[in-house]
Amino acid sequence: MPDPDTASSNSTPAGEFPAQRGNGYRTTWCGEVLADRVGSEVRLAGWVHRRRDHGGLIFIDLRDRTGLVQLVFDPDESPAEAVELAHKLRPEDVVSVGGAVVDRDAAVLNPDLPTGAFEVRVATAELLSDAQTPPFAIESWSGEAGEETRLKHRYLDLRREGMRKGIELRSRLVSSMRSFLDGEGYLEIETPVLTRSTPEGARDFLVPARMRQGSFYALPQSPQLFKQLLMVSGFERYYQIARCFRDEDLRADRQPDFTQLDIELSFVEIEDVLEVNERLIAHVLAAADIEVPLPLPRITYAEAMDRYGSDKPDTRFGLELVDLSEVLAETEFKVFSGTISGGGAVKGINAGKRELPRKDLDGLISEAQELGAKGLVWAFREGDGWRSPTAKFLSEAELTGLNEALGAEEGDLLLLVADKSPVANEVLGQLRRRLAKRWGLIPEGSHAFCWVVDWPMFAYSEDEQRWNPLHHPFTAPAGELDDADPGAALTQAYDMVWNGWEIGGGSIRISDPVMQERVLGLLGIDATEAEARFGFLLEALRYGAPPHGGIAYGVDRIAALAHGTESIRDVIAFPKTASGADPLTGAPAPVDAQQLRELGVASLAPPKPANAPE
RNA sequence: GGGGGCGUAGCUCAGUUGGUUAGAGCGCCGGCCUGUCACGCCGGAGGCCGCGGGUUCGAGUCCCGUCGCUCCCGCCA
Repeated sequence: MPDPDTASSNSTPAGEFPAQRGNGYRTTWCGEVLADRVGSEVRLAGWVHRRRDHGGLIFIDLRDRTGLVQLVFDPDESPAEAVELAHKLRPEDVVSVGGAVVDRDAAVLNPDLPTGAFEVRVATAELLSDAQTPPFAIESWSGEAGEETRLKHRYLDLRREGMRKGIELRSRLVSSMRSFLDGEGYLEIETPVLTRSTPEGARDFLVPARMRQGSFYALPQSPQLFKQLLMVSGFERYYQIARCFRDEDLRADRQPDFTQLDIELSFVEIEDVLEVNERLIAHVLAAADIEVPLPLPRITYAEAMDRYGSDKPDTRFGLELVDLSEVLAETEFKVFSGTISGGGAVKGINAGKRELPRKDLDGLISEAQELGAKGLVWAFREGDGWRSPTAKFLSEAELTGLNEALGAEEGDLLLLVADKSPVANEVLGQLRRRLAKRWGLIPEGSHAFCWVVDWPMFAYSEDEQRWNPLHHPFTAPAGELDDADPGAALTQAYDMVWNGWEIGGGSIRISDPVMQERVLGLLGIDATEAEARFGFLLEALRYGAPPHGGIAYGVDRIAALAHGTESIRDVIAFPKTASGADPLTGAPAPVDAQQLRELGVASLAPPKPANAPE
């Protein structure tokens, strides 16, 4: 048996709702109108979902959070006022009705509704709130309203079953996060929302400080430094469902404010952190009826890039990348041999048995080029060789070797990219994901989890001509750190990946102040700057810091994946559009000049209204 | 910042090589209808074709600009 708090499934049985004290509005939830109520008098309250007016007999589906139930207004039994009201009721009107629960005749059962074998014969009805016609149908069976319309009237959008289920699921997930961590002795501790800019790498949202003009608070990109300080404080095990902020461009899986499950623990090695987090995610996803087989597979960063062309590999399907450089090292074909001798690689994927017209193959080439490749070689295995424009440049032995390396069988489509390794990986990795989706290679309802481990400590930025941390600069190195060769350094960092989404990431932190300063130095942050920006952390580390580490999960992403949607906006009650606006409230919006003066930012030119004449 | 897609009735969309009065489904309004459950039938209203400019005898359609939505890259755990 699952834990009590995870036992509820996606179709929340109405019986699990706490009984509301019977009052003048309601004695019973709509979803509770089941066999055990037959013969009893109930009072229900909710929204008119649909009305079927037969002139005499009127049926109304009444909706509350627990579901739908059919009301019957029968001129032969119901009082005339009630029938008259029923004639006038329209979708989304709010009503309270009283009546008797009865079995439906066998001929008119509705198998699509949990309450479909029963109905309420209405004796009294009261209109509590008259609804305007909604701008879009709450139940949309033909097409869905555009996202901006939905967001502008989000309170209506949230009445829709899919949205309600998503929000309910999210609540259950968060609840089971808390119950698991509470049970493991973690303390939920809040950290400031008005704080100082922390060096996560993203742009900060800033808040002008009225009492110290010219200075600014920053909204946290994560509670990273605070949770490390809490470890220094000796709380040992901390978590927080934390709202975080990043002023960067949005995506389907990114919002400017988002929710993180933030965890940190002390006196732990990397294995301790991975172990507890595996149990955590399995416990949490049980609330969504998703089974997580443990232990989670682990894949190194290098292997993920090599085999999947991604640091967040989707392991639900094959199409793995194969390094063909060895087979082709001696080839006469300059495009391949030149790339290999220049330090690059030729990589390929076996896309499986597939007939594609020339037009589609050309399309794949353009796609690869848009992704940054110089070109794409396509081929179909035919006999011992290839049917491909490139076949004539390759020897029989090379073709045989390629077919073997790619495991190609008769008719299989092979796609090859020759480029610098990172480019070849990136392009094929992207292609791999797109093709899997396009061709339906991902089994419906399948889930794949893994850890990505052994992350490099730094990535060299050609643009900035310097080393940047791949995680954040408080990530502990694995083993010795060679200052002369930062590129070789690995870290004790880990990402949890679910179906190709990064849902969590963390690390063992640097708890030694000397090591912390060294790492900052490698990042080009000298002692003075380090002291200025996060001297408080360095100082704290000098007062006896326990070895510690932790993780942060994207709660929105977990909820979206568990709900089976591709956009986190579907599991956020009031999200923002791709341009960071909220069509409901109109945020962001101009403020009074007076407010700006008080904050000491009055010199900011008032924004020109949209569509203002030049 | 860059690229792709989109913007026509309240909603979802169609609208031919530029050509008369811009259509459909749903919704809405009115009428009829006593076992429906996406009830059914009859009738009706409803349009700044995102906005601005241009080409043309004529623009929903072509061109330029602009705004917004969306997906992706850059950026970002």
